[in-house]
Order: sequence, then structure tokens, then C-alpha cells
Amino acid sequence: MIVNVAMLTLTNQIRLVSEPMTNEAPDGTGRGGATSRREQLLSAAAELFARYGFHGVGIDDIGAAVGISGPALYRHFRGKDAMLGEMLTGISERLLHGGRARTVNTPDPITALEALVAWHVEFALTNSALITVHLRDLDSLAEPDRHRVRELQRGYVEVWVETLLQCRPDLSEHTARASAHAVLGLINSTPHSARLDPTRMSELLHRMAMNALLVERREGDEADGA
Amino acid sequence: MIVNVAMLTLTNQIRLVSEPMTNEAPDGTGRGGATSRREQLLSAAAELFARYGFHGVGIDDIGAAVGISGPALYRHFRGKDAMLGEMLTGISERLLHGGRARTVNTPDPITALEALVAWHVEFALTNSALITVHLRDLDSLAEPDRHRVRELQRGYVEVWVETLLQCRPDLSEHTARASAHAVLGLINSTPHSARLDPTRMSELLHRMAMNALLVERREGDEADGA
DNA sequence: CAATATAGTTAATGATCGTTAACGTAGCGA
DNA sequence: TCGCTACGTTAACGATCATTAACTATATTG
Repeated sequence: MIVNVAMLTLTNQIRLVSEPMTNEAPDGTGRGGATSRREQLLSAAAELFARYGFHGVGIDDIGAAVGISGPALYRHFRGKDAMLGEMLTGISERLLHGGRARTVNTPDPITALEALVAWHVEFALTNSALITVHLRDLDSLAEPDRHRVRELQRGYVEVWVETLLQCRPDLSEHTARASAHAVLGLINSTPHSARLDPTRMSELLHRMAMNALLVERREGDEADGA
Repeated sequence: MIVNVAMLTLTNQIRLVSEPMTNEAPDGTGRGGATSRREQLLSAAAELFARYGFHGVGIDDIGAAVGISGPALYRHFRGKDAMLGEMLTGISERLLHGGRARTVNTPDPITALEALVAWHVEFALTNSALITVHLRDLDSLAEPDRHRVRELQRGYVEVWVETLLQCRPDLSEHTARASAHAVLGLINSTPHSARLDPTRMSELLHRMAMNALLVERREGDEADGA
């Protein structure tokens, strides 16, 4: 339904002729250095989910994207839902831990905020498919995973809110949270954007984000209390 | 699959008991003043598509959301695809025409940019479901509609780029386009955001957007030429 | 009042899709 | 060499879902 039929059959042909039959890590858990089948599948699925949405991608499409066909996927994942779950919890954990790591032991709040912005910009530019899926298909997740992802997301936003409040004591917590969401939206727009080269794009997003966050506001912002 | 079963059956009951059987506009094209069935269906579908994605919503879910059941939808639309098509072309046209209308006959470029920001902020706050669908399900569109929507989107971004370039002659066109996308991402983040009350939210987004756009840059931005 | 258009209903159909079953094979350790 | 495991394959199953068919009721109109 998605890729052309030529590619479906061709990849199979190619696999039989030229592929050295996965000589990387012996175990299926992907502990080895080279990219295991699991990682190949997750990466391909992320790309497909980003473009067509979770429900718009079939198991056969995912398999075909890495040169295997259809149900072979069940040798590596418990199912299609499990792939999405692993994908989203993975990205959420990486974001949260990266954000935390970059804000502790900083000399002053502004430096911490700069580090946070730099971290998210770098992540979004490097993993744009994951960013798209994480914005798009969270509600396609089954309950145990969805709750976990939401908690991780909340924690990540909390890192932003705390850092921002230290830079801007004039803001209410509500306003700081809304500002954080807005700037994350700005940075996460990269997948849809006409991109410059990575260096310029990174600089541009960084500067826009900092200036959006550090605007001086006039009187009466935190009047709404709780 | 989406709404609970109780609601599905209950709405049917309620319809039989209390609904005055659509006494608004006589024609099905929705020319009348009150909301016609078509508009009810479009609105409900937008909400559902926004939350679950186009492929995640069934025809029965859409019908149930307005108190009719399943295939009754085909009395108003040629199919599910046609609903999405109408939804996305509609929103894209409204955005483009609104943007154009607000930038002609402005005294100076900065005022035009303010008007553009105000327009998009107002639109995004008022139609957050449509914004989400339009970011999310464009690729679920069949070919004639998709092309049209993309052209309208491109035109809208072009309005932003032209206005921004008048305010910021120091920017290259590439940089202006990337900036426009980024600010649209900032404003479009509203659906995912912990919202303040509309007035404060609107002010916050407006101020953040203007400051993101009107940052003074240091030397050497437009050096990349074409 | 008959006729017709409008807007519903339920049942059936056909395609798609996730998942499982049954089976094959290459590599490897005892 | 004998099995065991990892990793594929294709075929079948069952559910879901968009769409169509067949039918009903209400309201307007000549």
C-alpha cells in the first residue's frame, strides 16, 4: 500500500544475492556494536510511522523496508504495538535523561537554559522521524506504555519549567509551562521545515528559541496565582 | 473502538426521544444559518482525527459522535476520504485568504507581520483540532486533494516569507522560510499545550513569536546565496 | 392525497491487516 | 553427527472497516 511493488520484490532478491546474513551480534537483544535487526526495524518503522501514521503502516511495509517480509517481525517484537511502545518510551527516556544531564552542575540559570535548548535542537535535528512519531502517535499506544510515556514527557517539560523559572522569576508557573511548550513546538517544527544546512539551522533555532523565552514582559503576568 | 459502548447506544436513544429532527436548513449543502449535518460531521470528525489519526477513526465513530450511526454519513459525503479532503482544503484556504487579507494595505512591514501573527494565533486557538489534523494527516489524502492542499500551504508560507523579508532585509530567503516554519510551529503547538486562558495565551504566543522573528542577527547570515 | 426527495436504519460484501501456524534452514555446541 | 536455537518463509484465520444494498420514515410539494 505504501512502497512500490518493485522495491518489495527487489529487496528480497538482493538479500538472497548479496547480504552476508547478519553476522553482527549473536543475540537478538541488540547488545552488539553494529546495528541489529531490532534496531534496523525500529529505525525503518519510525520513518514509516512518521510519514503515514501508526495505523497507516502495515506490518508488511515495515518488513519490506529492511528486506524481510511480513511476519518475520514477530521474531524480534511481540507485535506492532510493542514496536511503537519501545520507540516512544525510548525517545522519551533519552530526552528526559539528556535534559537532566545538561542542566545539573551549570554555573547559572541562563547557561542551563542554553544547554537545554542546544540539547533539544540537536536531538530534533538528528531524530526528526522520532520527533514526529512522538507528537503524532502517542494516542495509538496501549495503556501501560502510554502512561509511562506521558510521565516521562511531563518530567521533561518540568525540567524546562524549572530552568525557565530560574531565569525568569517574573513568570508564573502556568506561563512558564506554556512558554516551554511553545518553544518545544518551535524546535519540533524541524521535520516540516524547509531546512538549511544543519549548522545554520541549529544556530537559527537556538537563537529564535532563546529570544522567544527571554522576552521581557510588561506588568501583571503572574496575577492568576494557582 | 474509540468511544465507550454506552455512549454509542445512548445517543441513539436520545435522538429518538428528544431530538427535533434537524429543523434548520432545508438543503443538505449547509447554506442555512444553523449548523447543518455536514458541518456537525466535519467538526466531529476533525476532533476525532486530531486525537486518533485519520486511519484510527472509523466511520461508525464519526456517525456516533453526532448521534447517527455508521453509513448514514454517505448521505452527506462521498466517503471518508472526501471528508478529510474537504477539511484540509477548507482550513488551508481559510488560512491563506485570512493571511493575505491581513497583510494588504498595511502602513508598514512590522504592522503587517503583527497582523499575520495575530491572525495565526487567533486561528490556532480557535481551531486547534483542525490545526492538528492538518499537521498530522496530510499524507492520508488522495492525490488530487493533497496537491491542492500543498499548494495552498506553500502560498501561505510565502505570505509569511514576503512579509518577514520586508521586516528583515538582512535575512536570506532560505533563512526567512525556515524562520517562518519555526514560528508557525511555535504557534501550532497550542493543541499540545497546557493552555492559559485565551487572552493571556494569545498575548504570550504573540509576544514570543514576534521576538523569535525580530531577533537581530550578527554578521554573515545570507552568505549562502541561492 | 399522491409523489418525491431527504435522511436515516440494518445487513451484506469485499478488502485489508495483525497475528498465528506450520514449516525450512543455517550455524553451533555437546 | 545430533539436536537446538535463531531467523526466515508462505498459508491460513479472524477481526475490522469502508462501502454498498435494500429498505423505512418523514416532510415538502404539486
